[in-house]
Amino acid sequence: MSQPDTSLRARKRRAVKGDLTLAAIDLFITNGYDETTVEKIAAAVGMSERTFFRYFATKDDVLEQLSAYWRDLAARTFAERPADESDWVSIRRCFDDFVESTRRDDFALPLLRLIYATPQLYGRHMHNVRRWRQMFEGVLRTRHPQAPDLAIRVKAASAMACMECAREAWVATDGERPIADLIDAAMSEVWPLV
Amino acid sequence: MSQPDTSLRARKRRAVKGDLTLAAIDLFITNGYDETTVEKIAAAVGMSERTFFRYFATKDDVLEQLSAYWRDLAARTFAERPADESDWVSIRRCFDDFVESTRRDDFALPLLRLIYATPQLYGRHMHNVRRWRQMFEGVLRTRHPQAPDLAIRVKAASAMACMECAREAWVATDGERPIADLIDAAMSEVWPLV
DNA sequence: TCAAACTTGTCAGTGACTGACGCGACGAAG
DNA sequence: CTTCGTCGCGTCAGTCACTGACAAGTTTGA
Repeated sequence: MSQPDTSLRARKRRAVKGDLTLAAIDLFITNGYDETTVEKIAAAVGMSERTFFRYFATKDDVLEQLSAYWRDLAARTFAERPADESDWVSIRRCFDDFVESTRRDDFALPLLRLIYATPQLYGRHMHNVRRWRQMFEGVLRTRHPQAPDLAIRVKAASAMACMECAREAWVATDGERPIADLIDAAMSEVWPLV
Repeated sequence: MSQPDTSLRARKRRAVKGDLTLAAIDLFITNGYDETTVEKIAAAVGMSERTFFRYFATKDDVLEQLSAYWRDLAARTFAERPADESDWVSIRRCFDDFVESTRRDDFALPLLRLIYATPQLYGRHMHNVRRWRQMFEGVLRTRHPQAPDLAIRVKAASAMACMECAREAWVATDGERPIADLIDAAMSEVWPLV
């Protein structure tokens, strides 16, 4: 990620991983998670089941692929925010890339619906949320080297809690209100967005 | 739970479920989660593997047993709080039973440590946290019938986020500071506890 | 051009989980 | 006291997630 490998092998590997990710998500959404066997996912891209596990540690690891992409974008966004901006606003801006993707990718809503309805996927999702939180803890720490640990922890956790509230509300209302509004409203309940 | 069945069969069933729960947690802590097969758990109480799955839907479903117990206590506590008390304080008091248990049960710390180190258990744990959150949303709704949905959602989610921060900090510091202090400190970061 | 490094398929095996079947215990009705 | 129905349990067979080992083919770099 820091040193993008451009060798043929590395590019091919990324391409195959991307293909598997898209195929898996497509099958998850149309057929359900439990009904989608790893063998079917692999067959959808013309590979063997064994090969799938050479790209993903587990069946639900597919979600990590997407989450990591946006998380890296978010981390970069935070680093580029003005230093005198409030933490709360900086964090809010980190969610913009994800918000944008919900407008572009039409699988965002059905995928989230599936995640919230499938215990296994929900567990993996919260694992990813935790990694987002740890990412925020890291960048907040560099901005406030002297702040107490718990204060940083709570700020990052609250932000992710608001994000989750917005996402769940978005799914619960079938995406009627734009998710950006929901995030703003949720975060404003905790601290003002200024 | 609401209508405790006192028939011989029902009591026996609860006893067996409790035995399996304790045996499983004990094995999880001493040998690790992945290393503990369902067969071993069942053997520890002299039953067959098949029978385990007549009491629990999945291997990690064992955690639900504990979580549900404290969640029901918490719901009852909230209902008995004075109506003019602030939501934030009422919620804080709901955590007291769990806090008390961390002092009594010596498996609380190693179990939490294991949960945070085991992806599968963490996923199930967050599923339980979600049910706590939904429980709080329910009781907050009865206290504020007119409040906007998102406000209630955020309040419940923030409370659980603070609880999780406290728990993780407690584990990270090997239980040095009492968890009650950590919960107070975390919740005070968001809203004053008055 | 050749050897090391990497990728993939096949196969066998473990463990979580499910459905079907049969047996024995126990409470209720006669 | 017997008989009938229900329920809890064990056994067995089967699916699926996941892993290790081996063999064959491909890419890379000297």
